[in-house]
Amino acid sequence: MAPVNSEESSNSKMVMNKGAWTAEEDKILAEYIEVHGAKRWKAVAMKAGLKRCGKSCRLRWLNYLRPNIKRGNISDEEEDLILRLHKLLGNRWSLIAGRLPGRTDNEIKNYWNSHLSKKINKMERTPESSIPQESIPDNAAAAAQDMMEEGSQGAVFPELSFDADGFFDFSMEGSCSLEWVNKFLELDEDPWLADKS
DNA sequence: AACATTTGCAACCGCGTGCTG
DNA sequence: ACAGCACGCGGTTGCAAATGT
Repeated sequence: MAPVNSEESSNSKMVMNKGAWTAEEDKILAEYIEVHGAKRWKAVAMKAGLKRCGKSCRLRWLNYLRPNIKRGNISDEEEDLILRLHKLLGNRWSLIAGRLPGRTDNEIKNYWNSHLSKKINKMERTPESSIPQESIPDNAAAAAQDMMEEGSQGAVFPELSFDADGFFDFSMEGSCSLEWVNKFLELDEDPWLADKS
């Protein structure tokens, strides 16, 4: 994918690279951020000498270069959690990703669009194979509601009517993962951060 | 083997929000 | 109070790889 040239609105003279990042660009960006930190992306792009817009640098850092990024191999547990969180939150990928340490909103979104949405469609066409809709424990529903409010800074989602029934379906959980989900629901800080380093 | 189609994912774009002077 | 800037988010696009014919 050969980079093509474009212009950034804020700097019409500067010829910017677009398209796939090269290993050299990655190295420059990572080294710059290691020294100066990940903020003021426009300045990062300019001072690091990258012919990229700030947005592009931010995206590259967040989705690829950031430390502790997990890439690919989304586990069954993670997939299940994505499904549940999506059912609760809808397409709020950053919120969902925030509960999956090492995963980015872009990855979750891509995974959803390429894998899970098809899976869901398939399930809906064959209802007998879909996840059974059961009511959930009150504490789980409350915790999920709290999480939603916390994650959205208290925003109200009028289009989202929280469907407690069927959100956290424990019928498919083994005792181990049930414990994990309970832990997840009880804590503001995600237990994975401590457990899975 | 050659071509067409589909899939998966990295990256871009536009918009909304929050911060700062 | 306002304007400009920076950031973050979700939707969309474009392309390489994989798969099918």
